[in-house]
Amino acid sequence: MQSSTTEDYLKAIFKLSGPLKNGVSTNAISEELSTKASSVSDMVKKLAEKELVNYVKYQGTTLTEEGEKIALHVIRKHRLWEVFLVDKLKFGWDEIHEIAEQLEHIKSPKLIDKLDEHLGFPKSDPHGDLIPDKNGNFPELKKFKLNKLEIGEKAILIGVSEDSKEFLRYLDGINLKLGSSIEVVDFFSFDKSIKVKINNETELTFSDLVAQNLNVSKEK
Amino acid sequence: MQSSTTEDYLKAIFKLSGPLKNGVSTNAISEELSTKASSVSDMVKKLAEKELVNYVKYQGTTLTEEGEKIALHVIRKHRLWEVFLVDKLKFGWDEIHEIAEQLEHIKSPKLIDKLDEHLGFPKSDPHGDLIPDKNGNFPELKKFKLNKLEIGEKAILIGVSEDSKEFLRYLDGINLKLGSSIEVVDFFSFDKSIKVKINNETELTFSDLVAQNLNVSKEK
DNA sequence: AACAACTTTTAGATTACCCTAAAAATGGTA
DNA sequence: TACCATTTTTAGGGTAATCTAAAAGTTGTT
Repeated sequence: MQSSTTEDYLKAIFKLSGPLKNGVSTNAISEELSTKASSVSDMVKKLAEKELVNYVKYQGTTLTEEGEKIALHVIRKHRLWEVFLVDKLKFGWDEIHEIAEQLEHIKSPKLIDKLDEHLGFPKSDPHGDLIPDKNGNFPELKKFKLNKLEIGEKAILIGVSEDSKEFLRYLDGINLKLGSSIEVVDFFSFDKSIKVKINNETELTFSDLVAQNLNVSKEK
Repeated sequence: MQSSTTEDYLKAIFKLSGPLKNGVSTNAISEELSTKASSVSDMVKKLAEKELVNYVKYQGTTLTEEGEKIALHVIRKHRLWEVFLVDKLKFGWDEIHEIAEQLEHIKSPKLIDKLDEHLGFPKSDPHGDLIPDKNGNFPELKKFKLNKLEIGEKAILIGVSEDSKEFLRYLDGINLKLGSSIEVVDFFSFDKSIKVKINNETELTFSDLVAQNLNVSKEK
């Protein structure tokens, strides 16, 4: 059985390697986990011994099949607990991350299946991210960054890439929720900021950074 | 913030010191936690430095007020999670202990209050043990060991003292559940075994050891 | 191709917890 | 009261994960 630390490393590497499974640098991992690069060097060496990652000195780290399986399982647990916290315990979606960060390490396969059932087999978490199934497969769905849309296009908010408290509070402040509609009204190329209309009512302008972190879907 | 290990030690000491707050021996703790006495010696010394226990070499350990507060809080969390596992996730009461053992260490005061509310502010856990409130106080209730009843008396099962899987499976096997009625039919002083009638139907005989571990209440 | 800037690894410690083996204290009994 | 069995503590290590500081490797720029 893995330690929580091992699970955290695998999850971080999964997240950082992205859909193309790029090799991940030591520094990137250390930043993601708020540790020092030297600690990461040590640790990935140990993970490599356990055959959870492929590691070549100075050349980055990728997950092995086994490592990815574990990472996806941890992500599944994290996202199911987030659904529980919001749907059942009525937490705001800006408060759940740290708690799910702990709950995801609870060891009991039966627990997570029963939780899944109790929640009605949800497909996505409160941030709109898809929940891997038992075997580590994602259901598919075309997801765009808001800044990839054209002027005049309309979409629905299905999630965010950044989940700092700050950012989520900002979204709350402008009353932007999951399922809100967003129409691209104008685009200013000098700073890549983008003018939008929310729920057919409020017009406002997002910086490129904000637009990059809003995940939308063109179809409901 | 306490480590899980610290919380486990405080919980063990609380359990072992009993209602009279007796000093607890190093050996007793080591047995309860499945560690060696030498580890316990080390650890209680550290807990004493943090003023969570009173420890005098060779003379046993008791909880300080602060230590007891933490222990009661952990017990509260453990028991609330047990209610969740049985009521909401439909676990059998013989499978929940190990899972609750992990869940009790999740850190988030808000979580446990919301869970309490979600569960409808239960007074006792699935073993019939009372759940301390936020401030660490127990609601009161007269609870007896089954072997303290007289012939002819009738009572209701409200909990068990022993929660090994084995014991709980045995109870399942004879269809004895929380809330079942138990009538004392006869008592055999030569081995202290006790003949009972369960739910006004089945008659069977309990050894003294079993009877000692069944907690009953005379009133519903 | 050489160097500066950056990244990564190694070396050596630290912390929290656990262990075994041996020494010290306690307490019941002859 | 003196001894023996038992309990408890100390001494000396071990492991997993972390850190700082220094050495080694890589890369972009000229």
